[in-house]
Amino acid sequence: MLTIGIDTKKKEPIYEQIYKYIRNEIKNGTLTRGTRLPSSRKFAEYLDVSRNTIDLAYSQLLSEGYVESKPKKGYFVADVDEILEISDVLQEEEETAGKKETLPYEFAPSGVDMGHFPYNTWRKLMKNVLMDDNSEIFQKGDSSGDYELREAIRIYLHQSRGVICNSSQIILGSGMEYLLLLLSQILGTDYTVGMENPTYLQAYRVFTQLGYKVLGISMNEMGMRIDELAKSDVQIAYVTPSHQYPTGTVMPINRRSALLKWAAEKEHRFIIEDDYDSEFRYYGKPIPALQGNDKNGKVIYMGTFSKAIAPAIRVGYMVLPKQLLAIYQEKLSFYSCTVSRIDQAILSEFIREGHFERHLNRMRTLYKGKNQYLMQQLKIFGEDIIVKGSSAGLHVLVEFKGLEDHDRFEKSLYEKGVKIQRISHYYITGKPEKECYILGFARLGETQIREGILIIKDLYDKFRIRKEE
Amino acid sequence: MLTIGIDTKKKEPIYEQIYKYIRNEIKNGTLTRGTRLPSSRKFAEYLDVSRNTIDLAYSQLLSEGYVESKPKKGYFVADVDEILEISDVLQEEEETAGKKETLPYEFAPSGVDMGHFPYNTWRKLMKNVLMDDNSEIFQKGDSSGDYELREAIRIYLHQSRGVICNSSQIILGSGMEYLLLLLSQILGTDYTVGMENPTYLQAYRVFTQLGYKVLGISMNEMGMRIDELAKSDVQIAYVTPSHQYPTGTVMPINRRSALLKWAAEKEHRFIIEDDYDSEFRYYGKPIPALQGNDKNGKVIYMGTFSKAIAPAIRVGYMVLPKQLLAIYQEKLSFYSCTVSRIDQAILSEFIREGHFERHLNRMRTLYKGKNQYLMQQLKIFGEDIIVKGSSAGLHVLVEFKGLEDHDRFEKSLYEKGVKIQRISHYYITGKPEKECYILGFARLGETQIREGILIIKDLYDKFRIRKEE
DNA sequence: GGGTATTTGTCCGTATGTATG
DNA sequence: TCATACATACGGACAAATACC
Repeated sequence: MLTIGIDTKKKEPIYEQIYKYIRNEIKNGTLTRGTRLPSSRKFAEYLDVSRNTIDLAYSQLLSEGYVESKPKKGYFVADVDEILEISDVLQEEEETAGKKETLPYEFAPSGVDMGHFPYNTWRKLMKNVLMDDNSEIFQKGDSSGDYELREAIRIYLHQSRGVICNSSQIILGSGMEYLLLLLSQILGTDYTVGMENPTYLQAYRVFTQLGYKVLGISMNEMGMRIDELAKSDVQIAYVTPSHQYPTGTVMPINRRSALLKWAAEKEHRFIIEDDYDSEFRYYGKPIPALQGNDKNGKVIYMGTFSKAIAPAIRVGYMVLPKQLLAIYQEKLSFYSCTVSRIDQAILSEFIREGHFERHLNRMRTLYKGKNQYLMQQLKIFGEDIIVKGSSAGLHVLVEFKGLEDHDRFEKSLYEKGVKIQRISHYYITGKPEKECYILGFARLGETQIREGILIIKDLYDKFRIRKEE
Repeated sequence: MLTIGIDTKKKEPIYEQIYKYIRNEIKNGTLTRGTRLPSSRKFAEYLDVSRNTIDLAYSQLLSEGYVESKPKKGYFVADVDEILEISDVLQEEEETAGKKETLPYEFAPSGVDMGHFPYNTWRKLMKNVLMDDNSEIFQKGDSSGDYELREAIRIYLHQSRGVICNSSQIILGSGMEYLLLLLSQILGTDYTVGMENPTYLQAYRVFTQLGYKVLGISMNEMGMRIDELAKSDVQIAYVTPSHQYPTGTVMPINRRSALLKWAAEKEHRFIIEDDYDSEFRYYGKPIPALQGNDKNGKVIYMGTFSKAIAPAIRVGYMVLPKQLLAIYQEKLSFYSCTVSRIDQAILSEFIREGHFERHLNRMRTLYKGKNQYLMQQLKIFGEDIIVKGSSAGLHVLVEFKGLEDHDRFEKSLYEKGVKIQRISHYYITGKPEKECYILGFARLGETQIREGILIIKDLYDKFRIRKEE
């Protein structure tokens, strides 16, 4: 008889304990293939539990393939080589997959703080979605997304971003990459795309992958240089005017006008406005989207809930000018919307019931606090650094004075557990005049920020001194 | 087993619904005296509710005298003659008028029966996913999909479809359209695609939209004609060998070998195997996927959970041959996975815990019943029709003899509330020798099937007679 | 070798505790 | 507090396999 200590007092169910015990015995080879398990009666009597408790444990083992049942004869340990192999492979691959080991101090510009995700609200809404009288949502939905959600987004974009459109112009899709794919089907790929340099590389990769010619357009403190744009043969300008990625530059009104004017000059010119983190602005008045000033149907506005809610949600949207919408409807409306309708329904309620706004405010306060704390900590550098773009977004830009060997500096930081990205990696062509470091703070707590900055300071001093020697 | 659609979403308690349903069945004589009710366990599992819920319903029936309990044996329908006289409450269920535009008798080949979706299980898994304190799933995930889900799919595909691959070859995406988009990025669009004629038009639209040259290849009773394929300059063959859409043809083994051989002959030939509804096969042994016999890395296997679980889920997968996987990893792995990670986590658990298999079995039984009922009802046509493709899938093909003006027939049907699609609409080029009608039955109840068929019969007689006059 | 008692998997109804709203 | 639903655990009934006389 197997020796097993069961604990009725524990919250873990008895059958679960039995199941796990036997499973382990099988896994580690104590119980070999073909061995007969004790009969449910004997075992039940021995353990002084009900037979059905044993039954439950046995049937779980059965359904997972650890044992086989021969009716009226007994339960026998199955050939578990396959199962074992699978879990072995699983472990191995997990090791390799988990190779993107997270360092203790990741100042990554991507990523958001999920500690404050409204799990309970989300769960409640989920439940409602599944309970409500709408099994209809389990059928196929609208090609560009559910009307309710598009309408909710329209209202939100209108009120908080000044975007002017009607809900039919909004196309939902699972992520910006997919939306760009769709857009490429609308526009065709026979264009040259102009991107701010440096820029959001993910978008750059998509464009080049899709076969676009991509040109990096220089930036100054007002954003993309329109004169350079006008001289080039670029027809599509991809910009992030609200908060340029990664520099944090905000495009002022006259530059915006110039950009819109540029687009209006020729028929096949368009502007893709990626409003990727417009939600988080801490000082000064919010800057409306470019799209709101576009009178000529030239701006394709794109946004996402990845930063504001969670990357896992994977809901993005784009607002098409009517001219392009017509093409979409004619040529592409047979594509089904890629966003799960359950998520759409939840998100729709989330916005409509005001949770989104509350959540945004909460997160804005939270991030503002982190931002301020980071700025506070950075003061230990005194005059040795220049900080840029700290009034918005989830990262700041830092230029360390008197630093030359950036590669070694970055590597040393990495070895100390600090991961920082450099702005030069975001350049399509050329290099920055001054190397800058991108300090994302969204996922970090105050302790991490403080300790991380101290490590950076420490190394910075070493590297700087070494240079001066 | 009793067929009963329960509505977790209605405010009416589940046990009340069960109670009323059985009471009605007893009253109207469907359940006769002495009939044994399903055991609480079986019934609970079938309906995906707790046994106690069934118990509540049963004990209410018991206390009102509709059934008798024989301890340790079961519940049996009582002699209810007296009761019927007393409580003859002819209560009609609330007639919530249909709000949708849909016709009463939609024999649509798309769509699935959502009445038996395991809402409770799904909700429970959702809850776990959101509770499990693994806020990790709210961060950005693997480009081709979460490992756990891909591994679960791998095991499922291996066991039930004979697909041979490892989980890294599986790419998840939100829907077949998106996956074809991705695939086009891997292969390039400089190919000619050969499709079965008639075929799945959605795929056809995607291919043409993406710029592929598409050629319709004739079919015979064994599927796509390989001789015609070989003569053409087609390089990519899109096929549905398990259950051709829409004809229902199953590709036999020698035709499969010929197809694989065709692909192996030249380097840039590939086969896209769309296994869109392989889950539902009612007679004969299941047919393994083509992919399992492919020794040369030529088959791209595609599948989806839209039919087996719900279209709203929007999770599809494709299995890439290693050669193409390398290209994907090199060129496209920067694309984020388009499937919500929450859905991925839920689905992963759903499969791993065996719910998927149970659900499939339940749905197969359900659809088989509907299929049989439809076939039964079609007997009123006697020799006037030929039915094809009724051993699998969610639709059957019907050829009405002696019918000529199909347009007017279809229109008349529509006016009577019956919507049927014709096979000629699925042709890329040319027309069928004999027009056939596609009768999808997934979403219809028995009453709808019966009444719909009667309307069709009625109109058929009219149209036929008119012709003979 | 054939009948019989025992063992065994399987199925059954029942009872109690708990989470949720 | 109460209704609802689910999780866990209990012991009896049955038929097939098995052991034993």
